[in-house]
Amino acid sequence: MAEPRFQRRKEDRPAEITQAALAAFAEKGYAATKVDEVAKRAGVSKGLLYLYFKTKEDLFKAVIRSFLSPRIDALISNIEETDLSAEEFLRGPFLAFARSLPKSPAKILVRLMIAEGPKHPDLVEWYWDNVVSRALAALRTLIERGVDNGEFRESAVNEFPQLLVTPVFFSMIFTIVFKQQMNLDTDRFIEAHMEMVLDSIKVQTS
Amino acid sequence: MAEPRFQRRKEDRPAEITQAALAAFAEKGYAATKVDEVAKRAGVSKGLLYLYFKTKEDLFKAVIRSFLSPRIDALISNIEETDLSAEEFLRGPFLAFARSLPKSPAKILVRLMIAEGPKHPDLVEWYWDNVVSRALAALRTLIERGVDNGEFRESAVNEFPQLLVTPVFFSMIFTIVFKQQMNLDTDRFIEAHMEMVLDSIKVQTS
DNA sequence: ATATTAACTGACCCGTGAGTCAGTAACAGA
DNA sequence: TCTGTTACTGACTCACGGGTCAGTTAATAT
Repeated sequence: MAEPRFQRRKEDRPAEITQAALAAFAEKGYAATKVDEVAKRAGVSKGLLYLYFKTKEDLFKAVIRSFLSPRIDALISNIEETDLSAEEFLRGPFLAFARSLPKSPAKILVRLMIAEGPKHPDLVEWYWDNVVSRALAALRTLIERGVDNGEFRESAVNEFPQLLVTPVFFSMIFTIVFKQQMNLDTDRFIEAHMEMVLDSIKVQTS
Repeated sequence: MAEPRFQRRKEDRPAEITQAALAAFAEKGYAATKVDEVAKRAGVSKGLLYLYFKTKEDLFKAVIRSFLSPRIDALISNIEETDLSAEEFLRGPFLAFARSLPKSPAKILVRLMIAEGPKHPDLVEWYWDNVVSRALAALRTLIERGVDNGEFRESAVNEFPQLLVTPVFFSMIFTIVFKQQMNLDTDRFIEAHMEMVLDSIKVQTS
């Protein structure tokens, strides 16, 4: 009858559980997701889950960290190592990344951070240090490179690189909340915004 | 003696409870707020609260509706009745309104809608019909008036009036989540964005 | 084969908080 | 002052879900 009831796979469990949790949180939000449900999705008992994660909150933090770290690293090293001009980078890889976000699971994390952040100050701090401030710094570097090259003029975007990403957040939020109602073409929306920004910061060469 | 233990004030109770609930939700979010706590803040027993609101969810919906309706009406009639030019209106009343939002309790509602919206589809629908789509329509009218006046050229903003408000949402969200870390000057941020938009849609008159 | 280890299970415990309801007291009318 | 109505109270119930732990089974060592 063999067919062992379970296998021992110490190495893979955390990642499997973390992934199952992301899917569950995405559907129901944090508070409404039962630990039992996460365990079931991961094909594991509740008891085992508690062997790898001390509490439900602990699991929540692990989910966010495991998902974000690799992606943000990729974007930043992309900016640092590119040999494209600033404008080419913005129109190319950056725009592609920006347009992909509202369609990716990343938007789930944004929702979770907004909804649950205030209850987890240490997670917010980590998120700020490891994601937001690094991303902002990289963007600022990119803009400054453009200014040094003579592509861009000095502008508010130097001080507020956030101006580059506002429509991305807007799209993510409205896609989450108004899935049913809204039919915003996020690709063209984000493109139009980029056009506007470049229009306003490019040095005229007519 | 005398000093009656309570007064009967059927008329005022709903509004008082609704207000107490908004304050409580603002601090802890919906799920973490106990009905008992809301009742206490309103100076009322839990039983009475359940006389006016059938369930906690019912209370939640009432909170959102009661807060938003008056404000959105004010903004829209403002746009419809102004005799300022489009640019003057954008630089004046609209900018003032936009800058005030990240500092007002309105941002709490944004957080609540993002966090709880997916669980309350009928509320989202109401919100879309009574707030979002009306506001977008009003903005579109304003921009079109500018085009008809010869102030603005046709542009992506005609199709996407959302481009006018992206930094407002961005500011609200980042203020909520990164209260501690971030020190973004939201006023100047929103102003800079407005400058950029006007720059890009104004007909040159040099 | 047998013993040992530790990954894993799932029934159970127990605090919590939404919702109820039998009773109480404020106010109105006579 | 008495009586009826109903706004209001707060102790109670009960479902729910986070967290535990005694026992089980797969894998490994001897």
